[in-house]
Amino acid sequence: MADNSIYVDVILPLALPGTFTYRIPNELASDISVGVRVLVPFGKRKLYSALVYNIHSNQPSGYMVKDVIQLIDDSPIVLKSQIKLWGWISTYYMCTLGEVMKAALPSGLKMESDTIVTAGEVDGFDLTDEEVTLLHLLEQKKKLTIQQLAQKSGLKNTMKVIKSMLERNLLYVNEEVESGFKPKTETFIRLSEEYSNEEKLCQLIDSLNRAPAQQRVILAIAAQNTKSENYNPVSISRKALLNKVGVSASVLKSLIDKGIVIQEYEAVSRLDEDKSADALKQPFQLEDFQVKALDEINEKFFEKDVVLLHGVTSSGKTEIYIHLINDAIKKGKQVLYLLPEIALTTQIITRLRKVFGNRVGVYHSKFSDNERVEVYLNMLSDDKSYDVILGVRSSIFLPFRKLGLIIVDEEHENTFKQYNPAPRYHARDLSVVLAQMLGAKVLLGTATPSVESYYNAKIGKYGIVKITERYSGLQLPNTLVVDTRDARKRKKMKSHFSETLLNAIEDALSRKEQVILFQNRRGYSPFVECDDCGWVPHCEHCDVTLTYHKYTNQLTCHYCGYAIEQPNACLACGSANLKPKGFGTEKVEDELQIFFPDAVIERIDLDSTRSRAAYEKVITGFELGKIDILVGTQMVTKGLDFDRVSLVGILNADNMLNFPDFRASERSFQLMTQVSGRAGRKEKQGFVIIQTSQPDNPVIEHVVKQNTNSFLEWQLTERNQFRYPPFYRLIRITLKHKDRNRLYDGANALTVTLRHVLGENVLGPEPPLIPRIQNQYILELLVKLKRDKNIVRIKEFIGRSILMMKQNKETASINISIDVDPY
DNA sequence: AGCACGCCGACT
DNA sequence: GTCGGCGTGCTC
Repeated sequence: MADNSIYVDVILPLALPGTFTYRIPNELASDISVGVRVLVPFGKRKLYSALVYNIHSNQPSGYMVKDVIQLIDDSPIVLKSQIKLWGWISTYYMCTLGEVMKAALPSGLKMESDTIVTAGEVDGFDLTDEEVTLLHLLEQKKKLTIQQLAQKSGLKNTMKVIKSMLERNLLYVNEEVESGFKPKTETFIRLSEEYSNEEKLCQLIDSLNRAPAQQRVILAIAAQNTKSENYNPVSISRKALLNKVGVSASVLKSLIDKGIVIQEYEAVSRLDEDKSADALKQPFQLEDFQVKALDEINEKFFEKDVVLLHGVTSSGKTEIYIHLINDAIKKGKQVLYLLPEIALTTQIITRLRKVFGNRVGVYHSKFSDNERVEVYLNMLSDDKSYDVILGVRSSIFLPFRKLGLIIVDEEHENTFKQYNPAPRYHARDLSVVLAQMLGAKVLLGTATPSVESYYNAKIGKYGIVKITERYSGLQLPNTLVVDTRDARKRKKMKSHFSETLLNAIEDALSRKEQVILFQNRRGYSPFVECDDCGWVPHCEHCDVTLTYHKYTNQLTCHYCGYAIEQPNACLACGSANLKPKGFGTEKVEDELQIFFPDAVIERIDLDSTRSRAAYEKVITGFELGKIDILVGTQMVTKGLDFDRVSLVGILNADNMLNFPDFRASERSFQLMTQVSGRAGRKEKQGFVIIQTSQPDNPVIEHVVKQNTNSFLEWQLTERNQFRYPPFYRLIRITLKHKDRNRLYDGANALTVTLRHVLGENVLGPEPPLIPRIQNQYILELLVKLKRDKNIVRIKEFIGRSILMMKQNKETASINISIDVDPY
């Protein structure tokens, strides 16, 4: 049978392998193109907006092909280059295209079947009973989701009925929901055309003699009009108008009712644009050493696509970026500026906006989804697009049309790596891939290069530019290590503070200087213990001790959120000697207040700054000098520049040094170096105190010496010796199941299968540090592969092996996730 | 991933 | 007798 139909392979936003094929009804065929969304039925009763991946005329066999219901877009919302990147991600990171789609599109562009249905024109149709039922339901309630309709009607085949009704336009899928995106509107007021000449206007004003409030409103609108040359009725924002005239809304209402003024709605941008900053201003003047670095970068870009900029803290890397961005824009190119975290954006947005005005688009997850959709759609349009996108890792998925440069700031940060859910991608690594696809350059900036990037520069894959000088001759801080074990022996420790540290804080405070204290653990204490029987409360659902939070007087699990009230007595023996052990930021803050009762102490961690506002309040307070001591977790290390900090204390370097992970040394070094960089100010050297029980640890020694290169070289030899990246590639396979035995059997079976081909390259299975989370037992397998091995074929093999597990009844229910290049 | 289908235990 | 538990299989 001849078949002239057009078919499309589409990506569904689901974790399902491959694409799905649908037929395009003839009347839609002319408008279809790759990258547009289509509304498709999926399964018995679900509708999805799927993305067209491929168009062809090969009728699939083996199953009944369904029809595309409608096209959602006139033109592609995903560019070919993006789809290519998606494909790369799905093979490299071993995930489905649907998972990539989920990560890549703001959810406003992904419609699911909470889709709202409304009734259309029903006259002149013969309706079946089922159809009448649905329409009746829609009469009672104008809008219903497909799910609600299915429930309320009780029909088995709601989806089918809806589908056939959609085809005859008896029903509509709501426009709003189709895109999920509602443009924000603002109400504008203008004079009716009737009063477009002076004479009529005067008459009107006279006629309102007895309504002075209305008169004033008219005058205010008219005043607006005279400003414009031709007499086009100029609109004024309703809010602004009411404010200006100072009358109530009812006054305006009566004018609207009389038809004198007209109220209109206009879509406005949610993105706060600094309208005054439209013009491109000149970037700041660079200091000599910065100019030199800038020239070097440009030089290196001639031969290399990626350049690593290794500049010590406070060497003014941002200013160099701004110059590079400026150059790229002048060449008509776009720039993507990637940052590890939203927290960092505030300071940098301000800085960029000063130079580039509203040519800067900002994209991060703390934006509402509508705002993200707006940025995304703006980028697709020719006139509203941006020259610079400032964003976190997911901005790598935006539709760039003329990308020239990607800047990855704080390149070493692990927040560039997505952990959960899939795709577990690394935005820094993807930058390099994307740039290669689009012919753009990449600049990786950091004060503490990752071992990987350092290695890539060393073998000549990347260019490297170094800055050793600090801004305005700033000196690097002086670092002192305090041996806590020794100090404790000599009774020189007060609680968790060494005398040395307490004295230094005292000194700094007396000079009105600020202090940052770093403790890499939140809460009050990581566990409580009964002094009499040794009982320690654990989480019900996870194999972890509960962390004591004094502020809430609760014991909390940091993995699943489980919390109980702090018991008054030991739940095992009834003793009242239940004592908090170890210490977190909360306890530091608490005890510090006892030592320094007059100091203003604030804490920055996940608990104290859940909201962005709270975070910013503390940061601003610290900037303004209202806070003397800032206690915090990692959050304090992140790229904030404060002017009055003279002392930085690292309270306990041990727990990060001892973390069982091959990156522990690297991470500790970066953390300590970055936090140390916060110390010091103009013409005064800063001071760093590190408390540790292992002062001889090589990481500590390198931090003290402030020799990043020797640290990295040492790390390279270690990594080589113990077969870790960058010499080996890692693939971590995590298996989870609530039945411990089933999990162990499954994991062993998988290991056997993998060893068959990969032999000793497969490590494990081993339970991770926390072997049970939320009632799920966990086992991990690690595949270590020498860099030159054919990784593509090995990944295919691993993929097949896992698929086999899914097909086997015994192991099918085991949850398996794969992390390529785990962090 | 959902979600329906289907087969077993505790209730009106 | 039914409601609802979650194991199993499928989705173009």
